[in-house]
Amino acid sequence: MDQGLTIKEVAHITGLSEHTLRYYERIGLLDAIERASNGHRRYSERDVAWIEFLNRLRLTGMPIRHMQEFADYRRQGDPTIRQRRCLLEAHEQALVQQIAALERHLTAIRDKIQHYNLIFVQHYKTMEITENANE
Amino acid sequence: MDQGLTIKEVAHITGLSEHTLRYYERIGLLDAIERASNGHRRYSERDVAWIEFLNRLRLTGMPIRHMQEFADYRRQGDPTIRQRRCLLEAHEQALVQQIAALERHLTAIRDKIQHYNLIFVQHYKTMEITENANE
DNA sequence: TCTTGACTTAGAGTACGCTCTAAGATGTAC
DNA sequence: GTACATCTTAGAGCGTACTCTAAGTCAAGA
Repeated sequence: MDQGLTIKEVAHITGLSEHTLRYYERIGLLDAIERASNGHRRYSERDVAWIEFLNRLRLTGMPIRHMQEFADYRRQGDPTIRQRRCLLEAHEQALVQQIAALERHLTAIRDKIQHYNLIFVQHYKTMEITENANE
Repeated sequence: MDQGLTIKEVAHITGLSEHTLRYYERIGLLDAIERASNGHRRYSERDVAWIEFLNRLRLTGMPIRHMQEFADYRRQGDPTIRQRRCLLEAHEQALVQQIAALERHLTAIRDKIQHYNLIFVQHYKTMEITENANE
């Protein structure tokens, strides 16, 4: 009917729930989505690409209010490309920091696992000795 | 007074708020902290090391309920080392996945920035042409 | 003695990002 | 025509992790 993707299809493609897609539209992350003659939403490929980009920003920890700011600039078109690039570069830097921090934590967690391995081996040896003593 | 670190000191060292330190104790992430004669908390070095470890788990996305499970095992002592190692190994794997996902997103975001750079250059060229035409 | 400040408690409140509900409209299958 | 699915809306509710409040205790300093 009419053309474009249904909310169900877009939910499936993007991994967001239908609830979330409506919510994102309501809070201005998405421009008003086109409607079929019965009032149902019909998403374009461009909408889907934008939703996937938004999702990327969310999954990398950008708060909704920053995404709203970004979406506002996007609505204003070409003259705001500089601002959008600037926001995105700041987010890129934050992401680089975030990954670096996670890698430090990963190293520390691996050290802890290694520590447990050592304790476990010691524990095992102690049990062997105990078993031998019991013979 | 007495010995050990005050809650203020530990908040400063760990970067958690005093509220959060009390909260973590209340929900069983921390064993009952020792008290000075006036009832004020006095944290040991061991407490601080454990708090820093908990913080690492939080900062890498572990939900509180998993941390509680981990803390419960810890309270039970040596016999649960195997379980703790197992939990930690699962978290290590999750973290590796998480970092990999973030790196994919980072690449995509950089592509988008590059895309903006191209548009910007085109925009600039167009303006030059317009200026020349105006001469 | 009075004030100040650091702490204590139980429990209420908040921010965030969804997630769900209820009531209603529309289109398809039998 | 009637059952059913799929969608619509406004607005309420929820889970997580804090974060704050109010009332009170205690000890040191002027």
